[in-house]
Amino acid sequence: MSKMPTVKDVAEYAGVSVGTVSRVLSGEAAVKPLLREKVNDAISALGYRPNVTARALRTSRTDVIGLIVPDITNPFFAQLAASVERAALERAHSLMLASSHDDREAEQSHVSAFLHRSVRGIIVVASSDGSGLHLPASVPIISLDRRFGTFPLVSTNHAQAAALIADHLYGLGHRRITYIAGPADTEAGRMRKEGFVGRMEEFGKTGQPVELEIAYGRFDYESGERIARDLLSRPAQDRSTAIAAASDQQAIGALRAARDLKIDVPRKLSVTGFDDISLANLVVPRLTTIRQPADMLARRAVGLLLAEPPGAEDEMVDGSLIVRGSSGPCPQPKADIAGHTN
Amino acid sequence: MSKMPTVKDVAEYAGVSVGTVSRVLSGEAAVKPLLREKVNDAISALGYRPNVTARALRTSRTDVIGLIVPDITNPFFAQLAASVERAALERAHSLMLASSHDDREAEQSHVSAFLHRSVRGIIVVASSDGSGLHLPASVPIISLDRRFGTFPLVSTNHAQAAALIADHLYGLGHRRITYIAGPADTEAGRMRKEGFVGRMEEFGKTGQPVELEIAYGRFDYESGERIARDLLSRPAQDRSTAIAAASDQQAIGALRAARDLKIDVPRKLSVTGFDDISLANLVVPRLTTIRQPADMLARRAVGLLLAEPPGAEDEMVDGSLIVRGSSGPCPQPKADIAGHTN
DNA sequence: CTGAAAGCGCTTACAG
DNA sequence: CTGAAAGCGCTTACAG
Repeated sequence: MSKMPTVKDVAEYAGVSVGTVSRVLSGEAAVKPLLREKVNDAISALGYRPNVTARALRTSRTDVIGLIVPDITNPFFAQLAASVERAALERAHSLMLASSHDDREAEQSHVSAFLHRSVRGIIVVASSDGSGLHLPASVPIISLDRRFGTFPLVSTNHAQAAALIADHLYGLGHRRITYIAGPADTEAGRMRKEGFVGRMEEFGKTGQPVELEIAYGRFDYESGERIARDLLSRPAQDRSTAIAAASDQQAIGALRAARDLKIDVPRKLSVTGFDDISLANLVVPRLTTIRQPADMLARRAVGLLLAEPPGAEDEMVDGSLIVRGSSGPCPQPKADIAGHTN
Repeated sequence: MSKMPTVKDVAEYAGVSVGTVSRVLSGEAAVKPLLREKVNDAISALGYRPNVTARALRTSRTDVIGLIVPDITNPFFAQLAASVERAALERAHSLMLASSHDDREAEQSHVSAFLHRSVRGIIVVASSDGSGLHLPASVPIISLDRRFGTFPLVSTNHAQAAALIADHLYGLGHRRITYIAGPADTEAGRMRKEGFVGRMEEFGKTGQPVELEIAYGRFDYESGERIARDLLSRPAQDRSTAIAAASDQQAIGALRAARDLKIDVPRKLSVTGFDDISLANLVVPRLTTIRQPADMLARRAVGLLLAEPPGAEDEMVDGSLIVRGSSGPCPQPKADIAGHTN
């Protein structure tokens, strides 16, 4: 490691100029087969690997992709980060990671830090809508999952996916439903809510009306638990028979509240989530939810970033409904009376 | 961004040489106050920021810390990564992240990729013991949580912490205990087991003997669930009254198995974990576990890495016992008969 | 204490 | 198609 061979060493060994070495390295320029071979022999004989820093200084371009997430500790973002790393690796790029902690200033400063080390491009899962609005982007920037400024967004089709949940709950007979929304200042939060509410309104017109209650929270466990606890403290006849949450974490919080209040899920209450984090399949009961195809999202984001010219169009990927044990038929009024009350 | 000012611009603006600019930048060399002030004025007037790439090329040293974890999707590693990022940021360094997926080759290749981009240092949470043995380290390497090769390790005192769990369960009256161990090819797995078993053997000598059953698995949910399911399928009188797991994930898997088999935790069975991932406080019942001080571990690892000369000694941090609802007094034989059997 | 100059390892017009 | 040379933006002996 202490004395790495350089282009100069390779050139000498191969008996050519450094320019020629560089040309075979790039693969672009035309080089006579004989020389190319000599150079390649020299490269493997010497175990030469190009110095990325020198290359970066010269071209002001690196093979590093910067990723900013609100919080790597959030299981969905962790999954997204893992997928982005894999996708980057597939395309011979490395990953630089930063957390914004849902703070716009931190987010901004991470972006400029990345810009400043001339990363190849930046993928950001925005902390909130307004963030990143006026950025002089010297490298491509792609929004992932949550829109960052006006940069192209790769995300699940939140509205379509949320409508899948609406269909599912309606199909099970639920007519009184609480929707736990995500923050209204995130596009994901709004789109999921609109998709869900919109579909329910359609049902109201074409089928049986649905009584919808909407509560707003953050995407985390605590919000879900708190909101569900409020709701479930009411007598059974005064509350919804289903809770649709905007995130798995909220839904898991709701599950916990139900458990604490001894309300049987799914027999007295259905609960659904959104994301399909790995935990969703481990809670009791296992959570009905929407699977977001993290690998595909990541691959597309990296694809847009690396494309020439970089992609400028949004890309939507469909989510899919995963039915598990936390959702079931709407409880019958009779059963309600027979069942234990609280 | 397109035209960043350089040392040359600053030098011209301040009426000094680039060497002088560089000297005030470094802060090390002595520069006359007057010139220093002129340079600083020029820097702020121009909004100059040094080009990290050029600096790296010249000094073959960057302000990037490379972190390799087995799997960022594992909540404990995510927590560790978040803490390392924070600690790095505190010391004005950035984080490059790579996942080994518990594969030694991938781990190795990430290390050399990092070495190759002359990171400031590398922190690795090893995939397994043997990994990283013979590395010509041109930059400091620190093992975090799990030993990588022979590099200095910063970790929780696994043995001490595991003994805390042993004390706790013994104190609750349990005399028949199953220990779910982590992989024997990880130091963490072995140390935790030894700490636990060692303490139990002490009890055997000084107090009442403990009947100990040991099962080996990986650190994940599935291992815990599978092993617990096997154990709990036996009639109550033929099985342990407590399960101590080597990780929270295993413990949560065990909780799920108990739930499926309708075995009441903690009244019929106590379950304990290790790590205190955020989920530990959300499962039902909440998990008794060992808290690993991720922030402190991270800060120390970064500290060793950045020290001059880099730290060469292992550092141990004590874990602490967090008692929650998943552990309770050993069930009395009478209660066993009265309770529901399976 | 300061300036002029070399050099880190590449890439890329510029000639030929 | 290939070589010689300039230059990316810094830092650091080397003189003075």
